[in-house]
Amino acid sequence: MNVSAEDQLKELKRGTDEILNEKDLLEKLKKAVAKGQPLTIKAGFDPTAPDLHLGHTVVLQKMAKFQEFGHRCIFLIGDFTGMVGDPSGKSKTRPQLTKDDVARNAETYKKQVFKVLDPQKTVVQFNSEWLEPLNSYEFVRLAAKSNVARMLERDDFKKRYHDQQPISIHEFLYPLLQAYDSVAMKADVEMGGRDQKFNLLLGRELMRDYGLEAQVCMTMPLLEGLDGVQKMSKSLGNYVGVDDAPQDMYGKMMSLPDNMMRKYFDLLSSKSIAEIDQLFETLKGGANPKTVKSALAMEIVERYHSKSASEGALDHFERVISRKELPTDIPEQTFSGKDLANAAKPAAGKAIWLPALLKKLDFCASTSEAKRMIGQGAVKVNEKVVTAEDLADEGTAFVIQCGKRKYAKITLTW
RNA sequence: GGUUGGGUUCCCGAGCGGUCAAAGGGAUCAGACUGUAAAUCUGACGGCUCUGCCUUCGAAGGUUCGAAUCCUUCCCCAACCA
Repeated sequence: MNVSAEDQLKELKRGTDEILNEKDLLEKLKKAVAKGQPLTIKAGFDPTAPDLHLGHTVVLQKMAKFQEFGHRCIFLIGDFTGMVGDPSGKSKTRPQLTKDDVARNAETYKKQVFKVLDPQKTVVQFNSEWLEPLNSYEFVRLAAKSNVARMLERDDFKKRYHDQQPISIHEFLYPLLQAYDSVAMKADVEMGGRDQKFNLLLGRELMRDYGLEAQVCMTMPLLEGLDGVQKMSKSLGNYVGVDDAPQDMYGKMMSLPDNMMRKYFDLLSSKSIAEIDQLFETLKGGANPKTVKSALAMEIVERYHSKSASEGALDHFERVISRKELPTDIPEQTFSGKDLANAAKPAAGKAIWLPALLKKLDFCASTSEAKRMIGQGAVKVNEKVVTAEDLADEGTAFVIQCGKRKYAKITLTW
């Protein structure tokens, strides 16, 4: 802990949505530096989504920043609250998870989280540790700390109430339980996405109620997905998962709309602000935005895979997408030519029926779709577009491709 | 418990006896273009060895030459009343 409180604050502030409040944070940092005692940083995760994507890492990276400065980060897995079901940002009541679901999800979660956080410096805790032993008496006492009007201040509750959508009682309890986590952990800072603001603030209040020093709430902006419009989420399919393969990860990053580049850099890159500014400065001089975007894509792939993986992904992208050449690693498959013959209109000699092949390869969901693909010029054999459904004169080995991303090296046996 | 309105292809949503594999939009996929898997434009978008056939409009029955459309029962959802 040899960085001054002021300098820490400066770095920590970067990209944040809100800090409530900054003065308190500075005080805490100063105290930490003076006493050589790290702050306790809390971030809670519902173990409902075992697949982490870049949206989640925004908060994690900020935690990693705290770790860098020597603070103590607690990755809190809301196993107990996960069973309750967080209503944040949801217009509907969430399904409740079973204990088994939660345990299974938590494991996957941990594995992925340590790609960003330093495992040595991270404490993983489960909130069932203190929430489960709460007895009814204590529980009701906790519930008495807030009130319905306060709960209805929360945007999504307000909206649902106004729209006369049901709100279950247990959903009111959720923020309270999350707030109680902060009490139990004596958190100094709680991190979360923008949508967590209400819950974080409740923690701040509740800590005061319990006679503790109130936590600082730090929210991060929600990262829009690759469509540049909606929040990144798995269900919308606009996400980059931390477990995605290098090539996919790179390709997905490159599909990002240009106007989102700066935000992605600010929230995801570990480059300094000065470096990023410099990079964007080159654009004004007429540099190709592609190179800037590629720099970020490379950084991301390298973080979640390796340097060589990022180079491989770049190479693959340039080769296959930019120059439309064949990739270097085409999967090989062998089929019996007889199985692929056109049964209805048998052609002379060794001919196969392409729709059957495309379906067998899983390139198309049905032969109908395969026929459409051929009709649209999406299918190539040995890099030449084919328009006929029957294939006779390519011999027993050829490369087939469907669209831009599906390739196979075929060997036929007769 | 009662009343009313609903359940349509991945999603939203039109259709309300034949011309319906079902408008329109979104998502998706393909082609062109491009620095990109962006934007834009064009096209496809139930299945089937396919000028035809088969399966789909909550479920099961029924009326009819013919039903997503009408009737009956059932299941589910929403709003209102209690």
